[in-house]
Amino acid sequence: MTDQIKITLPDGSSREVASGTTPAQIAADIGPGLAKAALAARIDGEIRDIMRPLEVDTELALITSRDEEEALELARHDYAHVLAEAVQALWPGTQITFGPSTDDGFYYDVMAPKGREPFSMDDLPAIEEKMREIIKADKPLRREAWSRADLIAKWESDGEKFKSEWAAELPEGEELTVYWSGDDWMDMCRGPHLASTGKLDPKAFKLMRVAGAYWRGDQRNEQLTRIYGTGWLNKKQLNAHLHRLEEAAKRDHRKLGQEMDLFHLQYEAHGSVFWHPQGFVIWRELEAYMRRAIDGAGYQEVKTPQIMDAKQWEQSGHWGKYRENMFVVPDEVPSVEDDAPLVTGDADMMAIKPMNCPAHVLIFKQGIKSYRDLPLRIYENGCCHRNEPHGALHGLMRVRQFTQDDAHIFCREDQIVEEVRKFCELADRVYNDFGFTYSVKLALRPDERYGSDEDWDKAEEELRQAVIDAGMANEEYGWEELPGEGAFYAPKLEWHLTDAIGRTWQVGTIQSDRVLPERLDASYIAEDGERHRPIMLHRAIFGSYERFIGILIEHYAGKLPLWLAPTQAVVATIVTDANDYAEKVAERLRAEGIRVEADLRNEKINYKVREHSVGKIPNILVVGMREAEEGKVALRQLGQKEQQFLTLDEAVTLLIEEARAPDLKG
RNA sequence: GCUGCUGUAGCUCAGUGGUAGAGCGCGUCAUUGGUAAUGACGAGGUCGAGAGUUCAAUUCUCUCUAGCAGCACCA
Repeated sequence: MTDQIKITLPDGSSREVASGTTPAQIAADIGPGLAKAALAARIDGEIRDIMRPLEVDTELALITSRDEEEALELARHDYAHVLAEAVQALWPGTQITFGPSTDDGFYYDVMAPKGREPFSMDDLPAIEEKMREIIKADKPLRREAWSRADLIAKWESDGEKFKSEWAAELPEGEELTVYWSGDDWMDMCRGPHLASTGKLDPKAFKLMRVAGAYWRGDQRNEQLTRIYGTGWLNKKQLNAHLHRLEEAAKRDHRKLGQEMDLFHLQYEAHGSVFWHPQGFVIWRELEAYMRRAIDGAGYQEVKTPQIMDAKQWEQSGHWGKYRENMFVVPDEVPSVEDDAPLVTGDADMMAIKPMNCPAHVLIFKQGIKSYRDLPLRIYENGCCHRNEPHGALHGLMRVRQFTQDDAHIFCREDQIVEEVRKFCELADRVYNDFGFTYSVKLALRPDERYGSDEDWDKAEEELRQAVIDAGMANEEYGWEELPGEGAFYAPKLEWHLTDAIGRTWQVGTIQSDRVLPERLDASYIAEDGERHRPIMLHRAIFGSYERFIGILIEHYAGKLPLWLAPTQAVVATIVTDANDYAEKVAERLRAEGIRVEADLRNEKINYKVREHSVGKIPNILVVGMREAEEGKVALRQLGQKEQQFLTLDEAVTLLIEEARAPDLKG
């Protein structure tokens, strides 16, 4: 044990210490300030406890609160443990399971003791108080290695069935570690942890909410109570975060949708959107934009039936794998008798389309297609209905009726990578036009699927290759592969955007599908004169108009770019004598294609300016007698206090230029 | 679908075992005012739906339904 080891520090210096020395001792050796500030150690790139002895030559970097990312991660993980300890201290018999850190804090999944209700919001203050006690007690967090058998025995004797189940599944022979908090509480954990609970700031966390969560993420398992907290290094950070959440709530598209009179939802059609005139303006602009985009990219637009015979859905495979999400319609005249059953029960069934793909294959199959026709790109603003689980519905983001900017590209095998690459570039252009940054993910084969493993291998590799070709398979584009997340018929590339409070939503997608052309027997005649199967690429960029508009509203906090703003300008009068001139100004702008309203109400100009500013009207053109006499307008743009005095012609030119869609700008 | 919470005027929200209130908005009247709220008066509610307890339920209990957060599922 007297072996000397060599420790290399980040500044390049090195020192010889006895094997078994801890990073904490080295920190103390360097200086008392560092000893106090050091939270953990980076050992050859891996974060470790500061009290864990060093055994071999290593590169060592000490982590302090200045290494914010690492420090937050450590602190949040510790908060989670303290949370679990607090809950068990307050309610003995509570079973503990897992408690990781999250993007802004931590959570822990627990099972309330038998005979007790699941924990609720009302329990949070008491838990927070207990957590503060544990933090203030400054209990040392001590790492200890256990044998698997001992640990299972320990969990079983403690009645921790979730923990023992998990321990039993960890690989045989792997060293299992536990962390003691003082001498009276422990949890199985890989670590690392801070040296003691006192390293946490008792004022830098807050328990936020409770929710149900399934054991091991599987809805067939028991449901646990998940207690969420947000955790930071100090109170200032916590307050800043809470403030951010308040700000984010103001951007919520459901709230803004109501305030701006864009749309509404009501229970008679729950999960389907009632678009109001103002909101539908945005939709129409998006539709026009997308038509320009696909016209330029060699697509052809179609429109297909809303309802098709169940036999068609059986053949496509949807009936087998997707039926629980479909709205089914009996193909029968309903009974008009008051007391007779509405339908007979042996009616033939039809279904409202949950997807557009089969219909597009049916269009492809009309006539004989040659290899010269490929790639054939068929686009539809396709209105789909899916009977989603009720708990999944969320404003515009997740609805039961939605319209996809859906297209299917029928192509040859050797055209796939190129088509997917072109799509990546088209999608990139579109998201950039809207000011979004996105992340690209590859969702790989799910457990339940159609098609052979060889086809899945090929399909996954093609998508991967296309993204590499497009130069997007890297961190800048949030590139990531997601095992098991693909559709039942194909792997998916997914484009994710982020909403106001940091949740991400999939919008765009492209999927290379060999299954559906096979099932629906689509073919083309190749150069060899034989029939061949085309590959089918399913793709969307907005994903759905509904979701895309929801994200747009949140992204811009309602202050949409001028070309999307439902009302682009209001002409507001100061005195009624200026009404005629105001009408003339509005008339002129309207004739130039600007969406403008005249506000001639008998209200003070202060009142009108306030109301239209609150209503996020991008341009207010104030006109009084002075403007009327000089043929001018006083233009006040949203977010600016200054006004510009312009001639009507100047104002028209300015607004037309600013209202141009990004793809139409020079 | 699961767990927890919530549902009172168009909106935001108070409140009560004896059938309700504020602010904003809306309407009428007065006011013609230079860039974020002019004043007065007035109209609006089966207190989410159904059942139960009670002399009496918007209030307590249960069921349903919708919304919110999360889980699970997904564009």
